[in-house]
Amino acid sequence: MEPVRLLPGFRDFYPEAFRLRRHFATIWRQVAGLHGFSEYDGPVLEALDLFRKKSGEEIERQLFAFTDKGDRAVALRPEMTPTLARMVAAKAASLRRPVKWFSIGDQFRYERQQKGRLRCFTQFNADLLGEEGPAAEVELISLLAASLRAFGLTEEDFCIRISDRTFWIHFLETRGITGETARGVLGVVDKLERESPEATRQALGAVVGEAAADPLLEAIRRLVAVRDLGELEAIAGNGVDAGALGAARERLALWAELMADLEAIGLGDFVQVDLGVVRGLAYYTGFVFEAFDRKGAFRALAGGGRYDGLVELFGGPSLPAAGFAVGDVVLEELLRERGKLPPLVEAVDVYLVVGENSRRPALEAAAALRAHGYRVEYALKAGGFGKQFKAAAQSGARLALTFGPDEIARGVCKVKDLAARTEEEVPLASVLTAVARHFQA
RNA sequence: GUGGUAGUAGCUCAGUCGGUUAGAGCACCAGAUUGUGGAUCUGGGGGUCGCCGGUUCAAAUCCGGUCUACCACCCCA
Repeated sequence: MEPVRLLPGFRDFYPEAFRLRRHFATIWRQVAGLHGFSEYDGPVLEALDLFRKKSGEEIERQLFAFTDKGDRAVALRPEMTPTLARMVAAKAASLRRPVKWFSIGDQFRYERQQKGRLRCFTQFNADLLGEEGPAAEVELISLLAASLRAFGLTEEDFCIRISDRTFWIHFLETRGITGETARGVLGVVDKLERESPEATRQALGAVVGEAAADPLLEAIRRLVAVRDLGELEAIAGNGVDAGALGAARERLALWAELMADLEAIGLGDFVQVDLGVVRGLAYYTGFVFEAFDRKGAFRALAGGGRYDGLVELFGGPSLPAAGFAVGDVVLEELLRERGKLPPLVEAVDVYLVVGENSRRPALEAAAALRAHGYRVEYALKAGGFGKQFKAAAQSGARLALTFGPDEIARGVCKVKDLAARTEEEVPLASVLTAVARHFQA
């Protein structure tokens, strides 16, 4: 028989790997709870239209899409936001605001896999809806930082770079660049870090024309080099369109509020103004942010931003919204590289060593101990005591309880502290209290 | 979807001027040890050398294709 292989880009989670998966989920639930977010989930399979609606038809190439037996065009979800937007849109009238929801779930993308990117991965998503001001971003960035710091990552390890699509739009307007051309320019900005200066210049020339390219490129380079608000203000002042200039200045007031709040909650060393972050998504409408490894060796750890139009797009009221997602794949790579993966061991509390004709009393004890919440394991097959003690040691149990013919005949069992290597005899009737005594200490 | 590199045991790998029955370490199982420990020693299971085809008396080894993985591009919600 030919073995059936794992699908490309998918993973098996053997117990050891699953422990890490569970660890991620535990930490994310914990920090989300600390921020007052409620957990939700939606279906893994959705109507294809849900994703087309948001991202356009060209996105289909990256979708696990197919026709089901009822002739419906469906797709595995590539991200959580459309599902969230649909759910919120359907109940928006009755939801208490702000809506603060999070989810932990698998996402699917039909892409060639590579470092940090698989076809099925787990995302922690958090969204805050109903708040139009930067207070939403503050709360979300606070949660994002917490969801990384909880793994032991510090300001030495990661940084959250914050940008602003609205500022970019206004800035380009001051230079008479709007609409499709503006989008094209942002596409060039997005690639600025990765492309050679010549390629960038050429791409920009193709978008805005040769005459405008050089001065614009100069201005863009100054903008993306900005790391604090003062510089931003100075650069924003050099425009020709007075109306756009005013709009850009209004954004700066929101920036000031955002950064001051982040400073106040202790994230000053974790966040950075960086207009080089654009994010590909067309639906982002305001502040956008990405969490990066400080050393720049990995893909983005997380990304998010404001998407004020999306709930309305899904048939709901006009509802301001922002959110972010953290993926498990890059995070695991980073934690592994930094030696921050915790030793995740699964250990029982008590291991029963069972001798000849002693199975029943041992089973009774196991049942009683389990009923009291102790994790109990014992050898399923009778074997030598040496072998059973070896198994007891490997099980990670704190105690080994010996049930042999000698003990049973005398109405006792032996309780051994495996770490201290000390052993005592206790009457069968008081096994529970003897075990309890060891676990109290 | 495009390009580059690679594929030998569960894992890490050795093994090519083409030549007997393909190896080691780790892991797993058993025995030494039928009543007390993660050690040690001995033994064992586990491979159609990714798959298919070609060249050859003979292929893990050379050639072609294919699949998969890794890296990069496209994309990155």
